[in-house]
Amino acid sequence: MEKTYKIAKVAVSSAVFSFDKPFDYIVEDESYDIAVGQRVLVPFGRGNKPTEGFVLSVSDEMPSSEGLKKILYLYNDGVCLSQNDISLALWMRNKYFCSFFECANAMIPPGLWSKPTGRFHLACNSDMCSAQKEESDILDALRESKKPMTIEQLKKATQIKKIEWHIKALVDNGFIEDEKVLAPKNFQKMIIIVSLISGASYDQKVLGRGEAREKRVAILSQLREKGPMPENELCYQTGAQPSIIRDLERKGLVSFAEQPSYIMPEHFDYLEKGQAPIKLSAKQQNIYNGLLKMTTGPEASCALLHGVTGSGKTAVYIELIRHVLSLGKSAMMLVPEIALTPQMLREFRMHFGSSVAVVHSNLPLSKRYEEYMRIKTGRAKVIIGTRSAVLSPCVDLGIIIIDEEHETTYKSDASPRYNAVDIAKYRCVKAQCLLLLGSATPSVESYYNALSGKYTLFTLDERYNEAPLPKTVIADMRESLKNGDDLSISKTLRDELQKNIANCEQSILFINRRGNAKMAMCAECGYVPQCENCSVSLTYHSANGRLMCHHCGYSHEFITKCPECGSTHIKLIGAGTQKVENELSELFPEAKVLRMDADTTTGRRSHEEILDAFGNGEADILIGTQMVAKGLDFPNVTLVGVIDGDLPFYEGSYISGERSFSLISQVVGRAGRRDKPGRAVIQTFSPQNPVIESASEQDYVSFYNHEIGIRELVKAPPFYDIFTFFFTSENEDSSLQAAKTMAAGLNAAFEGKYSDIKMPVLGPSPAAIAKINKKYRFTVTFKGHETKESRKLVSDMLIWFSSVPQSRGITVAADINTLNY
DNA sequence: AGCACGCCGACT
DNA sequence: GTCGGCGTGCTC
Repeated sequence: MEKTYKIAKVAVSSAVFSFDKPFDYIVEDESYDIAVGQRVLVPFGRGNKPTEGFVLSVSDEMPSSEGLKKILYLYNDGVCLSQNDISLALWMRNKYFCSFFECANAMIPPGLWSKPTGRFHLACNSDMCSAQKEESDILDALRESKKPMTIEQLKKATQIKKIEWHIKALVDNGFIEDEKVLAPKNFQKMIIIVSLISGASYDQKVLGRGEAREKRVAILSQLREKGPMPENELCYQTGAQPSIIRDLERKGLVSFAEQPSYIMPEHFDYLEKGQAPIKLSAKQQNIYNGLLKMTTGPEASCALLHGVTGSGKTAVYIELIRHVLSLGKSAMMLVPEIALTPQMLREFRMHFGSSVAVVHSNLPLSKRYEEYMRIKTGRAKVIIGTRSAVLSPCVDLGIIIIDEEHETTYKSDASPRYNAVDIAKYRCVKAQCLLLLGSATPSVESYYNALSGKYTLFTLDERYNEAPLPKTVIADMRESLKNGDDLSISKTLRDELQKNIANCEQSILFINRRGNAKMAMCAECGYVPQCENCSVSLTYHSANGRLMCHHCGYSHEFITKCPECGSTHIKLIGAGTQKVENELSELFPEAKVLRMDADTTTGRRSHEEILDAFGNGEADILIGTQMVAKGLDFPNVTLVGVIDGDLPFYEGSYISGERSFSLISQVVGRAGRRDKPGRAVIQTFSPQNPVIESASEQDYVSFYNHEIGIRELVKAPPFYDIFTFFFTSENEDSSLQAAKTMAAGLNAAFEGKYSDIKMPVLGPSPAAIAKINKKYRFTVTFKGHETKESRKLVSDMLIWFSSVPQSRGITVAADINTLNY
């Protein structure tokens, strides 16, 4: 009878977009339980390099397997893709111009792939080898080392050139073997579950006497009351040592069982649970009711909750999630950055106990694995996390909430270049559930969608505690300049600070990151030290006293002499926190000042410690960057100052007005919570700028009305999508030539097959940062509408480009509405 | 993207 | 005569 084979189609990690397709492999007998979505290791390419892959499909028995390779290894650790994950990854691949593997790999916890070590050892018949000198030299080297060796080690030991060829011959003849040992990483911690053995009879003697007796009784009654529980939890609850529990096991009163740690909830489950529902205000209740109707609809829907800071959006989120959980479904809640999570997490755990899972990239690998498993197995039903959490394998989704929806951190700037908001929409459509976007300063696109009826708009326009919005003054810095005043702190702000100090109230001064960066500059000739690898100025870090590059690891000791003109007059420039701090100490020598920026975090006190200290009233004034703008709530802060209201955020990008508005109005909103009215001072050189003006009044609608006109004028979202091709190479000219080739190709496509979506091609132009890590970066862009056809165009262009000679040695990527380049 | 194969120039 | 340079085409 003829032998038959199963064939698996595999998406491999080494494929790039232009040749990404399923590759066929033979499934060997020992892998016969292989399933779609599983992770495998396959030989790939001429060198048969062991390569990671995902199984896309498994065929029925096939009579022939001509020319196919065999699967090397099947990962059987429970981390795999579901059919839905595969569909999502295919959709992402199509939308974000990256390989299937890149998308799929972003859905599983990192660090789980392990490959053969690439080492060789002697086979049992190696003595029988009677080959040429080089090959016996290799065998001798292996005999001597007694351990498997890598190609590099063997090359060093034997000094043979072209050793790869000899090793291949030895492997082919079976005299040496490549080490097949895979060390599958196992993050699965096991915990001991203690159970009471029912009906176990014992006499009182077994319990002993004294303190030990109390502990034993406590253990047994705890188990009787709550059922089986983890050993560490039992110790925690009873104060007993593990040895006492082991002793009870020996005596046959309790039994032990092992379980993966993700199966049992952590102990906070026993501490915090069943927090009563939050009593919503009338306004909140109204919105909650409206949203509730949307969650129960048979169709997917999207709502935008526009609520000013402090209006109590979180309470609405929590109650919606409570409702979704009561239907037996799970909920997802995205936050813009990890720093925000601890406070919110505490609140969510109070309400939802151990069904909360946290997902973000700063967790230890073992923790990420554990949370993944808890989500995948349906044990965790409330998923809170940053961007990547939207790819979690949640079961039976009932709602996705995206808090601070306008934040740019939801867009990935590395492949896969996904936007968590897009993914959330996809998932909500599939699950037929509600997507809730929340923000105090919605993105222009979302608000446009809300006004045009695509989203349902809800507005929470007053603060929960009825605190009035701060009274804002715009300080015209041109006046100070005219008066020859070169201080960063204007007279207006000075006076307000004075008042606050006199009244023992606290103040926050906001400086944006760019203003915070301190560059070294020669006072004689204006020379500024640049990074060797990137086209950026080095910034001074007080923590180590060095000049550092933020894009690569490069750093240089502080220069004391200008390499251009030889002057020793080097000064630090930038209206940075340092400068403001110095000015403050001169103006208000008695005031205590705390500083929070990237510099101080490497020092002794963490962000949280600084914030706690400020919250405890340890300082009068807090100076900081963006970080101070986020989610802080200090009742005694009655004054906020924006030092440099001008410096544009995301300069040159269509998003810059939106970012400025968002940050300034957020900072202004920090002032005057609770019973004390607040004031805000915004310092600017362009007081008539509509963004500044609307931000100072925290008037989102007027900002929007102005900004939407600009977007239409400059052909930016939501009216047009911006398509960008990126080219990077170590060689500046070949990078530019590649970009030129693409621009020409695009023009040709617009003349031919794609003439009906013809648009002007812009570029090539150097990227905003023209060089990063010794690589020169160019872009080519065009504006259009993201449709099936335009995506096909981009895809066609990428595939075509990979075949032209100009693409050699060039890395090319494409993105739509990119935010950082 | 890697990586082996191949067809040319400077050397023991 | 060979080593090793990198251009070129393929990857189940």
